[in-house]
Amino acid sequence: MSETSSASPTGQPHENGQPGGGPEVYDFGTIQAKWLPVWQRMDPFRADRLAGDDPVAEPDPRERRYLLDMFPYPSGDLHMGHGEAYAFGDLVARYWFQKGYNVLHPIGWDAFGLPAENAAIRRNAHPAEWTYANIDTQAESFKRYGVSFDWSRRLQTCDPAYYRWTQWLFLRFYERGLAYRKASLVNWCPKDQTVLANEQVIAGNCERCGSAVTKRELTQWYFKITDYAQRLLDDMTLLEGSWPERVLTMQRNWIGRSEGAYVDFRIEGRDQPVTVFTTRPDTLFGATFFVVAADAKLAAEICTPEQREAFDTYLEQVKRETEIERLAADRPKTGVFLGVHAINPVNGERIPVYAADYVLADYGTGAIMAVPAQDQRDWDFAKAYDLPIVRTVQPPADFDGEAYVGEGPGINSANAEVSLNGLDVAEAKSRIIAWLDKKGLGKGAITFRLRDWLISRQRFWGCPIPIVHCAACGEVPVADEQLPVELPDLRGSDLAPQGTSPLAAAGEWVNVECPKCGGPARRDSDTMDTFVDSSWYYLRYCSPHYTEGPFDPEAVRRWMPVRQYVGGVEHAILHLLYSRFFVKVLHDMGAVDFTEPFSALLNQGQVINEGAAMSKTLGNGVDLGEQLATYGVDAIRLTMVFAGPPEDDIDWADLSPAGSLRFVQRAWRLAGDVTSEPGVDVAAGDVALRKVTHRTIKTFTEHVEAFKFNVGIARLMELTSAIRKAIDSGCGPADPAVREAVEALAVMLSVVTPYTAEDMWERLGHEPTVALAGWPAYDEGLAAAESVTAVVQIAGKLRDKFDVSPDVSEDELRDLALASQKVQAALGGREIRKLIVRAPKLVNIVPG
RNA sequence: GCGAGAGUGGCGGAAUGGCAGACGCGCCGGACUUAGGAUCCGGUGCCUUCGGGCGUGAGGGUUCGACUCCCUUCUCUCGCACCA
Repeated sequence: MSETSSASPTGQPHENGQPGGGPEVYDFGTIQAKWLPVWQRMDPFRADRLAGDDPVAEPDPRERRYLLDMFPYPSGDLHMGHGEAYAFGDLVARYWFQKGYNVLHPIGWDAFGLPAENAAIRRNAHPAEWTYANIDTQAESFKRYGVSFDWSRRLQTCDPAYYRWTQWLFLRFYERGLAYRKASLVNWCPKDQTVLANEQVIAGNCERCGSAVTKRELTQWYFKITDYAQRLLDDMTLLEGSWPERVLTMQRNWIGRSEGAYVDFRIEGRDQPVTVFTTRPDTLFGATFFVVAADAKLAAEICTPEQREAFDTYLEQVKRETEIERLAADRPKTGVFLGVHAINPVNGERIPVYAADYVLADYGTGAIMAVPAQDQRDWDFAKAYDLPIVRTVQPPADFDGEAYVGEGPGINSANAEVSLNGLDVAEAKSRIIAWLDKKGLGKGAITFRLRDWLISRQRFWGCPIPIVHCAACGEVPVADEQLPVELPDLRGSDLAPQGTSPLAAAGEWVNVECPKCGGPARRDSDTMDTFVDSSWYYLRYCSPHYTEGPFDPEAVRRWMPVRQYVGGVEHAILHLLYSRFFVKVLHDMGAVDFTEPFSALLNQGQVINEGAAMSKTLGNGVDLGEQLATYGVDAIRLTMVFAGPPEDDIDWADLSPAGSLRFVQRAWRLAGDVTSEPGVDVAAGDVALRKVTHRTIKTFTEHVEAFKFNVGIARLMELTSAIRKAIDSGCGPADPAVREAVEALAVMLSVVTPYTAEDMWERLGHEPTVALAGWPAYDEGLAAAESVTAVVQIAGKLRDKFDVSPDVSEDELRDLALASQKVQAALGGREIRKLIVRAPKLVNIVPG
């Protein structure tokens, strides 16, 4: 990046500039080059800065606050999205520093992952080379961007010193039965040649490369997140109000709790009954056929020889379909009769059993009772295969749809022992569940959409799974003292996708003695999903150099939970759900004493350009480095933060970094105009300006607290204009109120535009760093308005306004309003029917 | 289809139920200038017969008073999507 003044629209000398703080040329390149090394020397953003060598024995006395930015993936240099996210996070962190909190604001890298492996194959190199080179680039960019990180806590998930503990945590999960292997149909990305978690399949495509995902039967490692489904759901009440509602909604939908019942159906010719799950047990009398997922084992098992050929043909057809085709809306229902019948347990009816692809093998039990009258999918299937339809819920008279899913009294629903007729849906449900339970035919049940988390990946650049497979002993965990199981030195073509992990081909690495029996054994050759690495990094930050465990329990107790988490909404279910799961497991292990990792979450919007996400194909990318070179760090940070509410997307084409640069220049020049000395008695200053200053401190603080940064900055702009006026045509540059105002402005600006603020601070005669100068206090008396504008409406329309004291009485205000010439004119002698007085702001007169 | 959110000037956006459009961009005018893509000052919702009238996607409602609350409707964005 070339930060030369020739490339930048920097200001020229301000002719009327007053002496006081050096030349009147604002050049961001010079200012950045001046302060960056000073800050690096000072290292002002260390957590526990005021603590002794042992922060537990001699603690930093200040209240602790943990601000966490989602750590970056080192895919190249920082981009515009990083610029925005870290500007918001840094604003909050710097505000906390100024307020005097002991702030933990760490940084690290989510450094395992596929892109490094692909780059290594292309360059015939080791993934670590590409990864660490990018990390160094990003670290330098972060420093130049002026982010208030505690660099002493930097971590990389690909460091053996980190992933040692990822493996250690895996073993603890394993001991608790929360990490297990099973064979099942899994999502397979044919391009990346690896399996994917359900969470990584987006609308049937690979989250990373976009390829259509297919299915494969494989034995893979899972984390038993389903054990925690209910708690993950319940604990969201703790996050209500401090997490974005849409993230909570997405997680609720993802967990997908369903209340209903399991019901057993006898299948003719089969000993064991088949259980189905239904949310509508009240409609059981309307079950007129039975459907098994075509790709479930049960379908093949119960199919009669007569139907075998038709079934095999159908199954082949289903398997050929991609996820995309499966998911297409309004696709006609297909299926095949399996030649057998099931018995409806409530009425003894023989109902035909079909295999179909609209029933999913991995949801519920992979089989359903079909109630066409009350379910549109079953209705469609019944119509296509000419199956009977029996209504068991009475639709309203005006109902003219097909399947009726609404409320209504039960009909056609009775046997010798139980009747649901006339009951509403809720009553009917509990009545039939009680009956099923009594007869041993079923029971009330809750199911979840959430599946166990598949963590195996057939990739090299990830955390090895610390398990050895022995023919005699089976799965044998690697002993804790043997950790980390380090990656071997594979590079280039060794890493090319072959459908199995590249590690499987590394003979020396993979062939080991069984830790238990000493016989020949093989290491597990898969690596863990990188989301495992990122599920606990925020804990590691609390004690990044700890060697006795993944984290020092005392450090975690002191810092956690994260007071404010900042990051993109793209992690709404993946990372955030997994991290919540991890903390609950750690809580159950007694390792932490809280149950939620992130008390508050801010999802910043995306930076887009010309109405679309930046992409190479659209050619609309905006390069952060170029923007910084043209406008400077402060102008770009200000532009990001001033653009609008943080959670909204911002379109770079709509914004004006040049305008932001103008503003920081205006503010900066004020510091050069101040002629009074530091420490001057501000109480003697111009009261009018002091009022503006104190009101601005008050409102800016409130806006920062409320994350309304754009509005807060508007107030700083107003303050800047007021100071300019005071200097040029008011109390003049020597008035103490001017110093008070500019000093407050510099400190407030330091949370957004740190370089400009630092330089202003020096020009005002202070030592660095402004970042720790302390948040300005405001005087309530000065901040309070001494007069407010009262408005007079007639029938809701504005007719007059005048200034009144904030504590004017209702009677006084009414009299003032009625005395107004304009009001009397507008009233035109009409009688007053009603008079509303809301002192001190408003009088509304309703004429007769 | 289900769920969540949003519709305000030319643009980004402000407004505890009480002055709609703060602040900024852009634009117009002025000052200073050899010059202005610098800086400073002023103006800028629409219409107007200069009295005022009309304005927050559309239509209703509650209220003395609605951008704000309620109902209906349209549009857009996001998420989920054959979940039984």
